[in-house]
This record gives sequence, C-alpha cells and structure tokens, in this order.
Amino acid sequence: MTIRVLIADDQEMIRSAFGMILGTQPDMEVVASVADGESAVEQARRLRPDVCLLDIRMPALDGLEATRLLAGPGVDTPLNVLIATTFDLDEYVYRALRNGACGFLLKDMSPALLIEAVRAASTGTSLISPAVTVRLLSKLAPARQPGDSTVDRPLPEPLTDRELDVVKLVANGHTNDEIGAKLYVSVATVKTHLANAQRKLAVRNRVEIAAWAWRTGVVSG
Amino acid sequence: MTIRVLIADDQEMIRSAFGMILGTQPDMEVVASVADGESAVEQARRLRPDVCLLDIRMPALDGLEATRLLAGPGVDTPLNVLIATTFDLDEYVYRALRNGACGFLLKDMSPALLIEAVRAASTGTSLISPAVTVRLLSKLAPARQPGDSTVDRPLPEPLTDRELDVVKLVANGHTNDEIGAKLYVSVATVKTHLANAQRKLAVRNRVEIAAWAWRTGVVSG
DNA sequence: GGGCGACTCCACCAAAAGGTTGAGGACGCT
DNA sequence: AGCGTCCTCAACCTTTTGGTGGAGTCGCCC
Repeated sequence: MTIRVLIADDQEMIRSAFGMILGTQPDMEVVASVADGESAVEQARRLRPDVCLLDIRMPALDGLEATRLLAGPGVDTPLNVLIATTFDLDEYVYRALRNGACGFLLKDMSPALLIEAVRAASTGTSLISPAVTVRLLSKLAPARQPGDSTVDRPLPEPLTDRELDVVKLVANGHTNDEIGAKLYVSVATVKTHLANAQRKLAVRNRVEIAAWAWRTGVVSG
Repeated sequence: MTIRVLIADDQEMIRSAFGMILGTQPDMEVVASVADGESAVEQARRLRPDVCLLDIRMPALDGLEATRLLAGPGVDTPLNVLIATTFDLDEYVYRALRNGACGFLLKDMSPALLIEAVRAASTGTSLISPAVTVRLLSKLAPARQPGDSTVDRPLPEPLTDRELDVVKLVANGHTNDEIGAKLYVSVATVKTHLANAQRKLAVRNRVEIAAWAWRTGVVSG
C-alpha cells in the first residue's frame, strides 16, 4: 500500500529534492511532478494521489487556490494537501488551513520531517512545521512569559460537574433561561451555579466565563 | 553538540523504549531516566537537560505540574519540556501548553516523529502529534466538511472598523461602560455598534459575538 | 447521627445589556 | 448639491444578568 505523492513547485531544484527525499522511502512514490498550479490541479484530479505537496508561489494558479480546488469546502471527494513554502506568513497559514490543507511546512525543514508530514497527510491527519506551530499555539494559549500572571494552574477551587455544564452552555451563547430549560432546572439554579463558577474562576461576567471555557478547551468550535 | 534528554515515565517499558529510540541518534543522549514527577523535577534542575520528556500520569507529581515547575510562567530559566502521553484529552493539551511545554506527543506516534519532536524541542520550537494538531486546528479553522456552511466566506455585510474595535473589547470581557471609556465614546455609541455587529454576524448576544471573535482569530488568547 | 458538599430553589434588588427610533455631523463620491 | 456610509449620541423601555441571603434535599464519610 504505497503512498502516491504529487509534487508541485515552480523550482526544478525543489521538485527534485523532494522527489529524492521521498524516494528513500520504500512505501512512497512520486506519481507526478509539475511546475504550476493549473497542472497540479489537473494532474491531481486525474491521478488522485494520496498526498499533494504544493508550493504557494506558482505560476498560473497559486498553491492556496489550488488547495481550495482540491480540498476546499464544497469539494465532494477532497484530496490530502500539504503546503510547503519558503514564506512563513500567518496569512498563508490561515488561508491554507481554511482551504482544506492538512499540513503546512517550511522549506527549511528536515527531510525526516517532510517524510513524517507526508505520512501523516496520507491518512488525513495534520503536521505543521515547528516554527509555524509555535505561532499557532500562541493564538490558542498565550506564549510562555516570565512573570506572567495568567497561569493555568489547576483551579484552587475546581468547578463541580453541574457548574461545568452551565459554563459550557454559557460559552455556546445561551441565556440563563435556555440553560435552565436544557438542564431541566430553574433559572435560579442556573444563576447559582453561574455565580459560583464566576467566583471560582475569578472573573466578572459571563463573557469571561465563556472566554475561560474556550481557552481551556472545555468547549470547542 | 549533543542533545541531552531526561525521560520521566512510570512505566519501565516506555522509558526503555524511548531510550532505545533516542539512542539510535548519534547526537542524542539520555542523561536521566526517572519514574515519578518529583524525581523528574529534581534531576532536571540538577542536570539541566536540553529536553525533558515527561509522561502525564506519574506518581508523586504529575507531568503537567512538573512542566509548570520546569517551564511555567515565572520560572527564570525554563527548560524545554515535551509531554508524551497515552491520553489524548484537550484538557491535557491546553494545560501542558499553558504550563510551558513545547510539544505534545501521543504514545502511538512513530519513532521518527519522536526524534523530530525532541530535535525541535531542543531548540525551543514546538511539534505536536498529528492527531492532536488536527483538533487544535479545528479550533482555529473549522474542519473541512462536505456541505459545510460555516465556511470562510467573507461576511455578507462586513463589520466596520469601529464595530470591530467594540467587538474585540467585548471578547475581552469588557462591559459597555468600559468599552465606551476606552474608545472615548458614550455608552449609547457602543450599544449602537454592538447592535449593528450583532445583526451583521447574525448572533443573539454578546457572548456569541465574543465566540465569533475568538473563532475567527480577531482576538487571541 | 452529625457534618459536609453538591444540587436545587426562592425573593428581592441593582446593574447591565438588548431593542427601537430618531437625529446630527463628517466624509467621499457622483 | 445630493446621496450614502460611518460615526456619534439620546430617550425610552424590556429583558437579562449579577449580587445577596437564605433554605431544603440528598448522598457520602467519619
């Protein structure tokens, strides 16, 4: 069960380097190697490789648009797309991921990482260059900073199960009335839980409660 | 310039497996191998390894707390900590990263990935297990789903600059009064902007406005 | 059996947010 | 000049939230 890879990059050098790296793996095979976005989309649709390794800067159609055409929302049978680029711009990362890419690599990565990324992509999972990951993380969890007071040490007073239920619903934008209805309790109860949670989390209103819930991952997207 | 690694895991098997994997690399050296959190912190402080590879479930002191002690906010010379665990829980991921860990690995990863992660960690950069990354990404950019309607299309009615200012402050948990003070406008103005933003985003209250702001990355952390 | 914590609920009040309508000034575009 | 958009503000009212204090039930543990 070999992993079939399509490589798209306008630089001949890069294409052959990637080809050589992947060629060292017995279970990987480069099925196409093209120099522009239009050919990439064309070949990808015809050959349906397990992984499409796309550069961003390409003639005719850039890698981000190509990604959207191959893996974006609305595509019925999306392919696994891995973006590899020299340019480490947030804008690129976001657009790539939103367009359905399942990986974002910088060209200064090690060969071993490329191989791991391709392997991950072939199963639809994601792997992102360390340097990029650091920045993505900083958006999820503020970066480590000496003297930072907003630490995530375990709460001195942990939330009870019921409080957590209420907090989750608050984070989803529900009013106290709705929460009461959903949990089959009165509004008074909801308010009690909320007040307690508010005290325990040391926050001032429900928006901050919701913020805590989003930050810590108690609720998700 | 070898990379000195400390391994902490309560399972003898895991410790030796990790040791063997890292041992295959000429530039890596396991300088300590301990079975509980307290020893891990102790040895790490004494030996100052380049990378600390910690399990979460450990006697005496769990890996998350150990991470905080070695790399958390307030530590003057933080060490590079890599968390490796069997349990893929969001709660763990967030706490680990907030406590200063620069990586989060699942124990079902490939040896090659472990090596890459250690190498990345030794320079302070991050690498996260593919499976975990997928979920982290889904918080940044909604996951690809055929027929998904929550796509990254631009809003039919885009927010104005001022509305965005207000939205950001809402997402940070401020009241309308505070927002007015910060932006040097009256509360009435804040309410107007907020009402407009609410209509444009098609949401029902400020918590959902905040949720939108976090989802789309208008505000971070 | 007494204590404790979690969960439930009530009343009352103050503060904040949400909804509506209207209106004036600044700016750019045609 | 006329038009539209954005930003600003106001008055008025309803709904929702936040704050405080109290109170009853249940299950668990010592």
